[in-house]
Amino acid sequence: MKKYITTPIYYTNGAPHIGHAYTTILADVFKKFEQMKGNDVFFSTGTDEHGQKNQHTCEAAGLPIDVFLEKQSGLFQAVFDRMGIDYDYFVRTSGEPHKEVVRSILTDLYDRGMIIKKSYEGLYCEGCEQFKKESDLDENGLCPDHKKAPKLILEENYFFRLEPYREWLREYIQLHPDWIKPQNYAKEVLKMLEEPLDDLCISRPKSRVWLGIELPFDKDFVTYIWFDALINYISTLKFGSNPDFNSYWANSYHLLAKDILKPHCIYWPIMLKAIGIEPVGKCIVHGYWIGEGGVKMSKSLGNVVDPNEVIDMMGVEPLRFYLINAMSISSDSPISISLLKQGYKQLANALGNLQMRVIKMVDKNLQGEIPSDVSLLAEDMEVLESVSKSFADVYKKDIDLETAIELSDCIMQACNKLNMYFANNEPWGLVKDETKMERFKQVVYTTLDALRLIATAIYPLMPNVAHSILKSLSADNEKLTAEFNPKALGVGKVIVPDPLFPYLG
RNA sequence: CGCGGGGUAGAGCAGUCCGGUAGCUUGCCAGGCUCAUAACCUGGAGGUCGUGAGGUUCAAAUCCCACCCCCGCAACCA
Repeated sequence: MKKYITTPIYYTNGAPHIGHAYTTILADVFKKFEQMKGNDVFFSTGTDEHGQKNQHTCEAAGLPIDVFLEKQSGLFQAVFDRMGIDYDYFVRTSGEPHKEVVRSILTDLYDRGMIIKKSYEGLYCEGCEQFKKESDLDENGLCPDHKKAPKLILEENYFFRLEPYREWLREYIQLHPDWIKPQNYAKEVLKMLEEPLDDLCISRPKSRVWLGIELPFDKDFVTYIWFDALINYISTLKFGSNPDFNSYWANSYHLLAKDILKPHCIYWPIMLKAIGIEPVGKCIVHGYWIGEGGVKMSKSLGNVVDPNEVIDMMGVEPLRFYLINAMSISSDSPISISLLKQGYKQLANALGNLQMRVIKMVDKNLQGEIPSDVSLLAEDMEVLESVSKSFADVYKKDIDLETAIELSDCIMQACNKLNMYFANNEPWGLVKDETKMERFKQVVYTTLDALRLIATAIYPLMPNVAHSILKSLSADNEKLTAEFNPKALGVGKVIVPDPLFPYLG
């Protein structure tokens, strides 16, 4: 089956932060998860390179626009590459293939009378370069940021009407309870849809914003950034010319943070409907990463977690694991260096140490030979079967925040279970008694085989760790799949590995 | 009274829909073990479950009511 996974395209005005890293890692985890189930996954990410803020930052930097955008977009590509993100396509909205699709959609909607020109009157603050609502102003009617009175100006613009589709969208959401996940966000969108929707202004006069896609039917305007950016999801799939478009789109997943719920769950489905495409398969919404103690991350507080610094300290994969495991489904989640270290230590102790203790034991006492032809006791089989089953159950689920968290949880549980099993059976005692060698081999085999299952299950979260463990078990020769069969470890020799998670100090 | 989410041991969370001895990870203390990465196993201390000498109930973290605090959305700023 074909599947399509997208991240939002990131605004190039700033540098990549932990939130960008999270959404993109989540998408990468989902891709690998689906690939293990045998699905053909197309994963896209990219950068959003238009709009007023980019324009300003570029002007302040004194760079030619293409140089500026290349540089900013490169920051995102660099960190994603460093994190080993296996994206299939990196879209840049400044690229011609994307612009062409946007223009053809605009032309089509305009020709069909769905885009209309009208005048807009509002209070405009020249400092903010934005229209203000009365409620945005302070008690004296001044802009709170610039302490200046906004001007009443009249401006012509192009608008796309949302209201005719409001009822349809409400019904769609009610009929598809899994369309927006977690469901509390669906509830929030339904609330937004209780009131009539204003027309969406989809143009900006070039006198204010020049960095954008020129309207094909009026050269004095560029396209509003959201109208442009959302279309990346279909321009990436080469809408209009790709014969596989429908099969990817039918199983598509948009990942997004909660701040961009409205564009993705109101503007976008309505735009799609108007274009003649069914809504995206599923929207997976997540919260924010905040500082420890629930305070917002800020440079002045010194609690900003920079993905590059974390990677320097502990490597990519512990960061991946932490981000997946620690994000709460229904609320924002804290992150800090000390919390990350805590997560790292858990991996080192429960998983890294488990691998090392059993492998060194086999290396020393069995000349590294993995025991073959062992007939396990019922209690051994129970361990392997319960671990297999917990993994198989998770892999049956559709991708979701819950699924990702559950996967990471059940891996930790399996590690804990194995450490306990190992300790209870005291193989270091068995090996000293000739008459107990058979039992020794059973215990060791069970632990090694469980480790193989854990390594397989952990692949989407920590691909290199998965391969390292399998390699140490001489089991790295097959393609990883979501099949978890107990007692399937082949013959061979173990290889004593370097520690997966060295002591951090 | 705009909308949504959250407030449970020092920290991070689960439990709340379907009321019934308050759980998990981490940190701290003690013991054990010794195969292993300052690891592993066992036990312990630590909580008036935001507030209300509120309501319902034999019984409330969980259901109802009121209030307080934090976060996000309330826009032509992603």
